[in-house]
Amino acid sequence: MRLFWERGYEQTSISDLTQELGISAPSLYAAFEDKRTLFEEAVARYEASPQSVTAAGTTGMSQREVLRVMFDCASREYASRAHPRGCLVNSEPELAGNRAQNRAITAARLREVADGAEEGNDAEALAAFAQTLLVGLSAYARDGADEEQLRRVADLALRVIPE
Amino acid sequence: MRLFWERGYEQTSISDLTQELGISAPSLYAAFEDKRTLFEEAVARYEASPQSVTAAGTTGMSQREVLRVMFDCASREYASRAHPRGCLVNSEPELAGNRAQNRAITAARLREVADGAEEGNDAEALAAFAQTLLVGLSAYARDGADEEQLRRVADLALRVIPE
DNA sequence: GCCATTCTGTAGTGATCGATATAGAACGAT
DNA sequence: ATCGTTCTATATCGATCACTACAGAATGGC
Repeated sequence: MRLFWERGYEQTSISDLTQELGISAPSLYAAFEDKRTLFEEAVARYEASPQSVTAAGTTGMSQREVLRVMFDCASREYASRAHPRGCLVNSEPELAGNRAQNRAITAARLREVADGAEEGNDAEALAAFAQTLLVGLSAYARDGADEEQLRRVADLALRVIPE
Repeated sequence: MRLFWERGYEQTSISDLTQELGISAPSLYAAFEDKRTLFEEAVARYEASPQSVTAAGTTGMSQREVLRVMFDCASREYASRAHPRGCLVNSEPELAGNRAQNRAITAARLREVADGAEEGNDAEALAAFAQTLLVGLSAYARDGADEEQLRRVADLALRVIPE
């Protein structure tokens, strides 16, 4: 997971993986069907990890607070030196499906919120904006931006929901 | 340029290039030093093309109008079917330097504007936000989003400068 | 102790990568 | 017509890619 996260699917070779894991290629192929399957399992593991930025655990919050929590989490995690920079899912070109799903989840979350309150913002559009910004933040972090720099962008982005 | 734009540097092979150009490998190497140099020339050509989104030609505009012009241009160009989706510079991981330069140019442009008017927004932060959004929009377009979808995100993003 | 099973690493598969040595074709000048 | 230059393509380089056949080591049951 860490190697795919760091270098992406195409730039991570079987040789890289076996060397890092300290095993030989046949052992790796005994445990995983092929490179693609291994990658998919790594992505699944990533998405289940706390490093993954989601709208989870935002019950009872306003739309603005949901975005704030997500952007906060992204600013902290994407620049963290405890693991590779940025987001695995938001960096890998082939994971468009995962990104679409995340967008849908965020939209559902924002729609829920709007139901109980005064609302005013199109949940789909807001989710698309949030997802777009997360992808941008992920790339910014990979370019070397630190948590402070990410947070400045996130703070500005929060202005799309006034108050 | 088109192939690098479409697939990125690593995913574009010399074989892809010679096949597309209808020439042989030695002919290509006679014209360009190596793959890396050819790529750099392609990037330079891209950055000089009208498809490249910049703050150029925005004299006399307010900060908000500068962003609006850039986001408008991105929404139109990134989803255009006349060429590959997204932005070459904002898609290629190794072009962080170019992105930093674009950010600096935008910041300078926004600072200029603020000088002559009431201002109120940190030009650096605003430029970082704009650049982050452009990278996100580029990825969104590559994921299949059409001009309309990009424009919805761009319209929302413009709210960071009220009025 | 002995055999069968399971695991491991060595070595190598064909394919493709970026890059090139070399030989022949095309062309202009004399 | 002949030569010298310039261009082209064929064929190949060593390296690396994802992947695997196979042989030997380790392990557990009897």
